[in-house]
Amino acid sequence: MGRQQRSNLLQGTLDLLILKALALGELHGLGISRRVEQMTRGTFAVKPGSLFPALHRMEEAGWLSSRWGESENNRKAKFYELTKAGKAQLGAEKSEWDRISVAIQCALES
Amino acid sequence: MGRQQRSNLLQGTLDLLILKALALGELHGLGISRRVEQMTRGTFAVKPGSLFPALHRMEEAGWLSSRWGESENNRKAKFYELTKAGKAQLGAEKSEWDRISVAIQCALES
DNA sequence: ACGCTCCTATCGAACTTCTATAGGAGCGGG
DNA sequence: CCCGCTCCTATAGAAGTTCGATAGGAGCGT
Repeated sequence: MGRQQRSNLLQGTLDLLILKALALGELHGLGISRRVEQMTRGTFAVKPGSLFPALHRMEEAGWLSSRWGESENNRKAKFYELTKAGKAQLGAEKSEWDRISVAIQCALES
Repeated sequence: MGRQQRSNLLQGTLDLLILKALALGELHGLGISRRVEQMTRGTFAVKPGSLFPALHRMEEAGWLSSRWGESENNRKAKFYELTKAGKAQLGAEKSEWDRISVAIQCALES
């Protein structure tokens, strides 16, 4: 019943935030989720049901590589890291965000 | 085959732009489309296949009211206007945009 | 009469994100 | 030692948005 993405992120923004979260170094899934929340000062919460499909999709696309390891709490965890293509993608999505953000700001001010 | 919204707008932004376009006065469908393109300096093009469903949806929601009239070119056209609820919605979506935009900017700068 | 532009409209495809659900494995308290 | 809690990954199903393609009517100029 109703409302799904409106309550949370702007669609198309998830990839950008994940890429950015990984720009500082590898992280496991929930770690990414936490860092995104941190980076956006609590504005965006990435839920598991959004996160994992996104990670698989992005790995498929060649932007991420993963390895199994152990978390800080001795749990089995999958660590993700940006590939070279992933860094390029981050750059591209940043530019795209700027372009869009500027256009909308401009529209709202007129 | 591929690509649909990625090539154009950020999802969730269409309503905001339409509301803003109508803030200056009533317009018919294609007029809205043109004004959005203008306001965003050509960054966003709202295609008919996106526009009309959106207009119907927003009228259904009570944000818009419509009347049949004649365009500047003597064509039959449906003119849309913001209702009181529509103006309120515009305000809400503006705030929401700011909130989101600030959060992402903040994430990208860190 | 013909084609072009203007204007509205709908359908089906594609994609994203959400809620809900599931389960394994370490860890601490009783 | 067992039970429940947290951590971690994962999938299925639903909902909603936007896009491309397509359609058609009506005015206008040639």
